[in-house]
Amino acid sequence: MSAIQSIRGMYDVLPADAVRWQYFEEVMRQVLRQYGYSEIRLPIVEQTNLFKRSIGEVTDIVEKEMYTFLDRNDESLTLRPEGTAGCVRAALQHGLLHNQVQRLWYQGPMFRYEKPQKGRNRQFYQVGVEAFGMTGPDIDAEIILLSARLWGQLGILDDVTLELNTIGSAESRAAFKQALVAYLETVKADLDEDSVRRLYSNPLRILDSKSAKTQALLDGAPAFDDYLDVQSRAHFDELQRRLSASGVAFKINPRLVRGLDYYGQTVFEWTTTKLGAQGTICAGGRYDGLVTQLGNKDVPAVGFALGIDRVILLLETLEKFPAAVDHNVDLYWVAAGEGASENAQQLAEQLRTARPDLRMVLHCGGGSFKSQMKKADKSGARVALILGDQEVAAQQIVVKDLRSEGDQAVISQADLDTMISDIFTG
RNA sequence: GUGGGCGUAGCUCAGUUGGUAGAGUCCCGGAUUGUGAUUCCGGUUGUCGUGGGUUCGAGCCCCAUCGUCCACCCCA
Repeated sequence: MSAIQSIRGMYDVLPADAVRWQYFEEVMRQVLRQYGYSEIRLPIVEQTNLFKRSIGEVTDIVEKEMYTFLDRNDESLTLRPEGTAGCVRAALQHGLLHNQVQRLWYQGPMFRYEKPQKGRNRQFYQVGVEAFGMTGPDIDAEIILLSARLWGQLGILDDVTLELNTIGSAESRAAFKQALVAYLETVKADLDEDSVRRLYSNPLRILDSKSAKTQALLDGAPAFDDYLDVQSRAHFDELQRRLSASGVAFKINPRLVRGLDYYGQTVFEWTTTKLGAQGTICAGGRYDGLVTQLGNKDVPAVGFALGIDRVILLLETLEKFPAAVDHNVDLYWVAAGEGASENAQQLAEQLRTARPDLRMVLHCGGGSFKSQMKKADKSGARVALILGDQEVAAQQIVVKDLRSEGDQAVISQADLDTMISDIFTG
């Protein structure tokens, strides 16, 4: 047998990619900051019952995708398959929802036992954004505007589409579900296999079936519009007005539903056609019933989850990473000869104190000037600072601009700070 | 869980009807004995995913298995 490998569907983010993740995270934090959202950090493991009660017993996630195990105390624990449940649990546990409003976000790995494919892994990463205690379409609009701003900042707004729908109150949804099932039963013979299976387990899901035949059958199905309660309709209309007023384009998709049981009223998805089968990069909606369900407290809530892996994939596909993201060294110290390395290390420490903003690498491990220069070039550094026997003896440094042709100057070591400041202004 | 494609050097890949493995890149050294891209020269790199089978002989054929990619499904 060969060396140990990572678990199927769980991948390493190598240094070349990690800088890209950092870039995304910086942009994301900046946008969340602009809207006054606070970070909350949550455990990765929770009691299994938390997910069963929130996501829904008959969903695929709970039925066959959770990493569930008994700990040494024989308690059933689960690696979180999504973040909302844990966030609500924490907010309730610490009284964050007692007579107050909360705007929260979190980030981290989620786990689902699925068969890996493009944009789908067993350990994947989400940013969750949740707003508690606000019932109106204003806050629905806010979180959608927040997400739209994030796409704008990342330069991908033109490559994503906002799909919007309302799935109404629990009562209207139940009435519609009944009518839908009644209709589909009349055409059951022509439904695809998956849709037949879902007919009684999760009939709303049939609405976004990918089978063309099923979609054709759905044209004759009852429309949810006819079952939608007045209040939800008004809420949805107001949300649309606000989005339009803010210049956010959207597409009403009456067949858009959510896979998790706790959603109601507003639902939305940001999709792209550039990622293959997993085209949803961000999705969410209103879930007013969940807090009641988990904590007997009537607190309205709305939120979304964003697939970081998928957004990174999209940014890569569209080549939207700024070039500067790919190099992380400004200065490279080259030192060969007696005492040069030690001299360089001392100078580097002084310069780090004087210029904390600069990223510099001191060559370690020896080697010829030639090989050290090669590494300086490969590092992406703009400037090489070169020390040899002569420079050490004369208390000088060779400053070489690696990004322009043959420009190099010999300066006194005492003038290093000024010289560097001239090159790296600000 | 179902279906299809692919597993050969660190990476990207060739490898003919079966005859014991190659290129590019990367890395190291030299041309240039104190200077990076480029150019030229030289060098290192492999349980051909794994285990069986067929054969005088398997990278190539057969079976199994694992991994990976894509799609279904599911979802972010």
